[in-house]
Amino acid sequence: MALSARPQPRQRGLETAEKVRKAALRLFAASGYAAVSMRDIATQVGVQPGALYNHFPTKQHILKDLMLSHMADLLTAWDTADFPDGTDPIERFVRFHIRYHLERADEVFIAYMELRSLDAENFAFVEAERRRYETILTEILSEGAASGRYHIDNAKVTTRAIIAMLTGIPAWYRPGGDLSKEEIETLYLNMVRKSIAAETKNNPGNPDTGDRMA
Amino acid sequence: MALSARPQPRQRGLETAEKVRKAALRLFAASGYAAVSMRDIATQVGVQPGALYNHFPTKQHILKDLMLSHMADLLTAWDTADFPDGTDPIERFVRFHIRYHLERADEVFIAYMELRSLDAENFAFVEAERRRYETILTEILSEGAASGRYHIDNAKVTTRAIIAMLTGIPAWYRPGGDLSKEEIETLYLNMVRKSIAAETKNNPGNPDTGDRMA
DNA sequence: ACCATATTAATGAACGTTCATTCATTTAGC
DNA sequence: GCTAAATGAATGAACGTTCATTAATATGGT
Repeated sequence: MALSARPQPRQRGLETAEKVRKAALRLFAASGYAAVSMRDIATQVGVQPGALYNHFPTKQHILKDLMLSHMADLLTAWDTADFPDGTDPIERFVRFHIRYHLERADEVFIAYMELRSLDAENFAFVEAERRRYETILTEILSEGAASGRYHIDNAKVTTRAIIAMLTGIPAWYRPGGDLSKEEIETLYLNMVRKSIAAETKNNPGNPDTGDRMA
Repeated sequence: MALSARPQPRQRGLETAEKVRKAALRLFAASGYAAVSMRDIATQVGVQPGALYNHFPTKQHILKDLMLSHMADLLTAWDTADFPDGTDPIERFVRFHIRYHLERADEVFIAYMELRSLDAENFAFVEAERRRYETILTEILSEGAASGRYHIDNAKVTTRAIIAMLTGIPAWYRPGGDLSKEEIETLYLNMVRKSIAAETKNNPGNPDTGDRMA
């Protein structure tokens, strides 16, 4: 069988496939996967509904494309993030996480909210990627605890607590609001640092307070 | 206009309206409002779709009912929560929040995820209720900071950070998992206490670390 | 440089299905 | 027999997807 030359994409302006991704991203983030129709997406792209199927075989494939590329981007961005020498690992992680999640708010929102709209195979894959990301922080915490710089009762739980705290920021942050991104980073970094601090005058040794609710 | 006697509901077993609420709650939490059909709800209730309209005028009204009663329940539960004398306010809030959110995971999940599925009026109402709830914690933090027991840079941001941290628990907690609810409460209470502690040996005075990302 | 051809993408109409909702009628308790 | 609730069938609209056709582009031969 002879090899046939691959024809180039037409590439006038933004490719339609990319427009579809952008439109779907915005619409899914605003209204949710199930509430967005292929007609809605087509309208945003400026094309008839049938044309979408030249680029994605189903609506589900659009969602899968957005979520898988988001997870890959997140992990790649961490691997290639550049910080000044001497920046400690916690600061790196906190600043990176906040910046990435504020810059890619729609992607992050969809990756969290639409997990249940993914079919089983892709769901499992995205969850595994998320665990890889969480493990980055867990290892930072574990190493800091082993060296005595931090006091951490449970590195996995602390990981989830910190990530949940940071991931909540895009839900209320608005550009032009009271706080700049830099101020937010500083506030959260301080809270995170304190929450894992080796010792606290108010809380020497983290006494187990037990369960005293009536 | 004469007052007519209110006929009693038939009350054989669970009322249908209550069954509808329970079924919708479970289905909305599992699949999302937009992905659940009135037929799905009717099937769960064990009734024909048309029968639902004897109890709720539209699908949107079912969601509104669930969300408004959840917010009312949350605030009432806080007002009537009973703790031993001497339990400090932070401990009260952290334990209350965790317990309520683990016991009513579906309601909490829907109240967060389906805000965007509410029409404008009900959206505004739920948001206002949410702010009322957040204010409870903000005032605890502000008073503690004013008295010197806590060091807090920004009470509103700290409120959101703590609530996001705690609200993340139901996303991973599973009964019978590694940690009991009591252990989880203790872990999170310790982290919260440290994060608002007046002083930390590692972090004297919360130095502003500035912005040093490349 | 040019035409013929192969290839890609868009159209516009249609497919069958499912949606929320309505309603005349039947059923069952007071 | 009155009243509230359930049925079962129907409504029109919207859904994801398909497809024959048309338009537009790049490639290969000359």
